[in-house]
Amino acid sequence: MGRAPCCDKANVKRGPWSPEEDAKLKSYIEDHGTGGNWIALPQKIGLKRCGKSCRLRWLNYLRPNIKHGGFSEEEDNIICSLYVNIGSRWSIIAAQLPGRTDNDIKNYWNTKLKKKLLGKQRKEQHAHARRVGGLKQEIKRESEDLMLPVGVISRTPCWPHEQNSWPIPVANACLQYYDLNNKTSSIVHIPDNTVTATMNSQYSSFDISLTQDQLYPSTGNMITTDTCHTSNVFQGFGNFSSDFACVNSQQMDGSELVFYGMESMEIANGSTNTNSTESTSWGDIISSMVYPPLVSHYEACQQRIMPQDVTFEESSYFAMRTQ
DNA sequence: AACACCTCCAACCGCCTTCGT
DNA sequence: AACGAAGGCGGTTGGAGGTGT
Repeated sequence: MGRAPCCDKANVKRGPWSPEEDAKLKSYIEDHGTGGNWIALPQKIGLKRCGKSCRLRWLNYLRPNIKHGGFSEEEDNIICSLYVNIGSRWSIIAAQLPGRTDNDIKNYWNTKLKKKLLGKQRKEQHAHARRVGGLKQEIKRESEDLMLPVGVISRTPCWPHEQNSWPIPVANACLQYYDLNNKTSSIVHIPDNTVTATMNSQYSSFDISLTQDQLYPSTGNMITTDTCHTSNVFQGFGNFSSDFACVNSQQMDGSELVFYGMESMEIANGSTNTNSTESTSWGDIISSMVYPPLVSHYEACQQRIMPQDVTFEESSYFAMRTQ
């Protein structure tokens, strides 16, 4: 049994709002405010509507300074970046875009932006596949002898992929801490190749192990021991090579810790600054974030965590949100 | 012209959280 | 502390309008 309905459904009007209803609601709220009680509001105005319906109509359509449609490129980027980082928390995303409602952004994402992004992503993936070719096989062969760095504290014994895993140094790694209450974030850059991703060929997954120093820097950063993840191991999906990887981790206090990084090409060709690490500015990193790596072994992922009806294309977004 | 299919978005639903008593 | 009411939120739906055949 669910909870009782908030109003008598037999006696309330449903469906699209008429201009008369809009005018009544708008004029009343502009004159008297909501009175802090949406449920009682329709009775006061003489509307045969559910209080929740009035609230929604006001918030999404009638209140002043609402913008509809015509999302700019900048707004697209903000939405994409936030979606990659915090998922479908539309109210938080909407709070970053003045005049936009969570409903509008949600609809825009579901109908247009997601498709636009997937189109771009496929293009990038195609170009990348041509560029890199068989490099990944070479990386795997040459890196099998590498040791995990000293200071790795623990591993999360989640997935049985020890049989098919190998460690890869990570470049351009950084941790971003989101304080969702204060809407602030801070970034800590981690020196190249001091962190290693343990790749799993079978499931296209990876673990990132971090030392205490990396996770809790003594630089006056916002990350503190009581807000951080209990484990020092982050886990994610995707082909790391040359793409950008990102792993979210929900914290105990509701804030989030996000790891970003690229696979370093150092082990493949012996130099320290090559094609995979050429983008080093945070602006580049942020723009990379909106093109998350595709999950190449979809079936394996689906078996473990995917909803049964998710499509191959959607799986990349799902993977980004999995922690 | 008629029909099928697709896209978009306003509105609804129900769960979870917050607030007041 | 416990409870119920209301608010807030994200997922989903239904229908209007557009497009293709």
